[in-house]
Amino acid sequence: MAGQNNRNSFYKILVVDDESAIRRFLSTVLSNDEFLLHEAESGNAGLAAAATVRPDVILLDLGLPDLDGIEVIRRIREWSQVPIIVLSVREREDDKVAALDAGADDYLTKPFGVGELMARIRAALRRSQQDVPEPVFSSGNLQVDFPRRLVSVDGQEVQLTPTEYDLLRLLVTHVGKVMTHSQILKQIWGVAYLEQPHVLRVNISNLRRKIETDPSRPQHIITEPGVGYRLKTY
Amino acid sequence: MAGQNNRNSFYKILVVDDESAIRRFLSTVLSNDEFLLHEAESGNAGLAAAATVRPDVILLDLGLPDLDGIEVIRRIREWSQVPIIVLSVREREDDKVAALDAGADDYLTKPFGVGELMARIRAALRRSQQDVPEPVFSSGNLQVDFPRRLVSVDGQEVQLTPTEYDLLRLLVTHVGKVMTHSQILKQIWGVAYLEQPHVLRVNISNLRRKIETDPSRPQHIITEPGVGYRLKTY
DNA sequence: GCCAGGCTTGACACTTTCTTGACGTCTGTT
DNA sequence: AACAGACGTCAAGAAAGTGTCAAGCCTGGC
Repeated sequence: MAGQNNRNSFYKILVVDDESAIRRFLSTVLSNDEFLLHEAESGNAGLAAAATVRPDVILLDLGLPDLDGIEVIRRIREWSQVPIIVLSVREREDDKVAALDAGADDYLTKPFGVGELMARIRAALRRSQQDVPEPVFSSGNLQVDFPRRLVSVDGQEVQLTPTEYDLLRLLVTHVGKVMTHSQILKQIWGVAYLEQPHVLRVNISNLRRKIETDPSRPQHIITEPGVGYRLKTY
Repeated sequence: MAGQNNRNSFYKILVVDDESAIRRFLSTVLSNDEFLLHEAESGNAGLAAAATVRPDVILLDLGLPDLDGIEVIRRIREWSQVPIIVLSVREREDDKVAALDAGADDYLTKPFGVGELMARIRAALRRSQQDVPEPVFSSGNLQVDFPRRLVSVDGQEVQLTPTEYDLLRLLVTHVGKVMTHSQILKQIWGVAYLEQPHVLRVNISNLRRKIETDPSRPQHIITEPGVGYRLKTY
């Protein structure tokens, strides 16, 4: 449960600290198959990286050479709600209050335990991952709701088999582009089926029967003769 | 900006601590025109208060007479995302990690500065200005009361085993979405059971017998063949 | 140590999905 | 107009997935 990554990808962590020793230390303890580290060694570099990298968490040192850390927090908060965890040697209460009120999410005083840092990172990620908008594909009368794995035509829910859904998802994720027969066969049935283009035709047919208003005149899944199929947008 | 209350009303803070001295201290420092304090002096009283009071923040001591604080966090997290700030004398890193991973948002070691506590409360409130979900789920003739762990069908209380309740809760918390077999197995039985999809089927069957009017025609727990299960809304 | 409830496991019947082959249709070319 | 090649449809058997029952095991409470 703890620290589990449901996203099929790395969480990006941005470390903003001018001491390379700290950056190297964090790099060793945090670089694993869950986190991907980016580094910045000044406030301005950090601000730039926050915008370009779009990290999931920012670890920020307050004592930076160019900008004050508090200022960095404020500037980021002008446009982003990304969790900011302050790592600082300053242990005065005023510093903590100032950083937290400027928009920081958490404040750790150096030296800190690695386990605690990682637990606080996980806590911050858990909170911020709660409300991610759901990507729903829509084209004409066809709707594909990926998180719900729901396909509907004219608002009516349609029941797809696993293979049909995979096939539709493949076309949707490459909407507009032609997917060749071999690309589709490889992705869905595996290389062993490259010589069996028949299964593809059968499944396209079944899929069309379910999502096309008139399967003999496909609106969505267009045949590109001799090449493959293409999902048309509306 | 800092500490400003945009809601035309008090923020409700629930203090769960068995030492009346601490409660009185927090009451003095936090009771002002911004916060309204509620108090509970045991874990069970805290759980009950969390459900009835619906606080905006919970300040939780780990050393409670009846339940372990970690368990209190877990039980609250079963149905609520309310920010939980742990106040504890335990300063071992393991305690912090356990509390944070159980679902706590922050962890302060006693003694702490009042200013820091208030800043961390403000930070937690700032983040959680989202609407709190109802602690009771209702769909058709099915009702799940999370704080009380009570399930009823047609107003009639239904007795579920712990596993069945966990399973139902998982589906309810992801209502509408398809939970794949592996997601469910991982969450409830652990990764070791990924190759044992049979236990899942048996439990789904048992659960259906208890909550479905006609278990052979499920209204709530829908099978998505080859993929998983999904709780339908009405 | 016994009992009750809950969990796991296996057997088996049932349902859905996948694969395969036969055949029909379309399109562009000669 | 006939043909070739590619594409689409249908249906039946095979395979995979799913639901149910019940026996045995484990565990915690008494």
